[in-house]
Amino acid sequence: MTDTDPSPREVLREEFRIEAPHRELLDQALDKWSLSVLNELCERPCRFNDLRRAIPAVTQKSLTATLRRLERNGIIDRRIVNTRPVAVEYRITPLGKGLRAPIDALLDWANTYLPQIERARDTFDAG
Amino acid sequence: MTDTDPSPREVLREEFRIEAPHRELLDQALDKWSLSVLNELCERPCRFNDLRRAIPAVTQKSLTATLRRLERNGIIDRRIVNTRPVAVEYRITPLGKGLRAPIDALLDWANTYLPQIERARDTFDAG
DNA sequence: CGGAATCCAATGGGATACTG
DNA sequence: CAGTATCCCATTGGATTCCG
Repeated sequence: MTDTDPSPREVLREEFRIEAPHRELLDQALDKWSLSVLNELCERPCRFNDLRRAIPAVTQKSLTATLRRLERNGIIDRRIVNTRPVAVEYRITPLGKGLRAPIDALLDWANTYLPQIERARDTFDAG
Repeated sequence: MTDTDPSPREVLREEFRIEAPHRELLDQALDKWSLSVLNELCERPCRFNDLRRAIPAVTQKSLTATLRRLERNGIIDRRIVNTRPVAVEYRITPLGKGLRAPIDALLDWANTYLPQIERARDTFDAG
């Protein structure tokens, strides 16, 4: 794992640094509720109220916005099931599944270092 | 709590539920400008105006806020160099370096699938 | 059930001006 | 150089109500 190897990311950084479209995409894929939604949908398809129950802190409005955004980016799929009353099922797409590994790496990092970070905060706030 | 044996899926869901402290930490570590800042500081230590030049779109106010937040979490380090006029150098900490791999994985994902995602957006916006 | 519409408060963030 | 301080506007997001 050397830094001398010109990975695609190196090229990306030199040419664009983090370019606006990439930043915008990550903003939408990683925003406040997206991680929780993706986490649920990686487990199983969910209906709207399944997600509300799984993520109690989210409001209906924010959840709707999050789902629309993820759907628009092709990260999740929305399908209407013709039962009565109508059911709507959300599921992760293959494209969205590719996000799982990076997201899990982030969650692992957060989980591992949270205690250390909380100590850093205490130190900072004291000084 | 459950009448039946918890399925592996349910256990998994409990494990991976994103809790508030983790979500807050990721909010702070991955917010609008943090990725760009970390990207720069992974390359080399930077002074305040180095970062402004490297990230032209950021305002001074937002950059200051981003740097304070990262410093408070122990992800970057701020040191005052006693020259005249005073210089301030920011650098990544060992803790912050641990974020590089997950972030790079995200950037690689964004870089790889951005074209596909833009097509998904066009399709969504057309329909 | 799965939203849309509306109102409103809080926040974020840009622009500008000033400072040790 | 490395910020602070202020003003102000746009967006975010919570709460509520209504609908097919």
